[in-house]
Amino acid sequence: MPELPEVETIRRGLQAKVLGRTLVKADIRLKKQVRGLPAARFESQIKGRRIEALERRAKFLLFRLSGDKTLLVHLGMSGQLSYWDHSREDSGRFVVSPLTGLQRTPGQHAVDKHTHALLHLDRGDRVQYRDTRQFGYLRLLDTAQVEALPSLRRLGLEPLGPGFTFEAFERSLGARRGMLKALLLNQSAVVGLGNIYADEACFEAGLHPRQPVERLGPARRRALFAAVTAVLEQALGKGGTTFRDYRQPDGSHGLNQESLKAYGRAGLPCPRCGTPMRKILVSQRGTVFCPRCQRLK
DNA sequence: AATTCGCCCTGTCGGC
DNA sequence: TGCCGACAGGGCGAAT
Repeated sequence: MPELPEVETIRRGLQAKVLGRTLVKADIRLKKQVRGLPAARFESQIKGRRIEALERRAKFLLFRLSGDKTLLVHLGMSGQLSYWDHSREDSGRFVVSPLTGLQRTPGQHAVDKHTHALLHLDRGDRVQYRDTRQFGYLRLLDTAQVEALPSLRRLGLEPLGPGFTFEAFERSLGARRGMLKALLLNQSAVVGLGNIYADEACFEAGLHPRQPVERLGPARRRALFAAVTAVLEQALGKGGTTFRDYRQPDGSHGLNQESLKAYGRAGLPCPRCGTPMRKILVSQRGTVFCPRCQRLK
């Protein structure tokens, strides 16, 4: 579900609430959502630790805990992290608005059958993990082990970090071959894009999602570099894109769906030239593009 | 080494 | 109405 702008929005929202707080108890309601060690050991090992920092790498969230432990959270396709305040009232259930199609909780949500983990904090508040499709996970590691994790080690450049220059991007692309959108999705050259922002970046750069990367010249590589940055920054500025499940930690949704130019717009006129946008399959993912503005080079 | 393809899940929607 | 397949913000492991 969440791509970089959504994960970063969640990080910022949660950070303000949980920094310096103590995890008094963990309650894993669906054991399989904890990886790496048995859920019972996760619960006992996390207990009593203080949250010292909340960081993000690609689409991973890293809670830095006292005693040199790190809680790694990946939200998968439908994961949500929310902050539950003991003094606020729960809004009822998740409601789908017939008008916008958005799933809404006009406030913090009560524990329901998809709420798979509760991280209880001091003062009776808690961080709640909810995940309908169960593709996400939580993992507790020694901080020293984190860097050695294969899933983190093979990640490419952080597109919103200071190291993301055109020169670095060029080096990271190297002699890569294959379809452009597949490259953007696989996190090996640059991280943080998923199905929405890969389509948006291709559109912004005027490149066909099936464009062979090895046949892109310097000018088009530069356009791609600029597009990746622009698309992610805009989305972050709008608090992310809400289509279905994505929520900020306080339950509110993002605003970027209003600004999408490609994703979700199959059959609608291209914002640039008016040609109907087409939908195809690339890397098994639905892909929308403008057949006129985004031709194979 | 690098790329593609099932598969892990639940929920929703459209076609018959 | 119900049943069935397709599809949905991701990424891992096996096959090629």
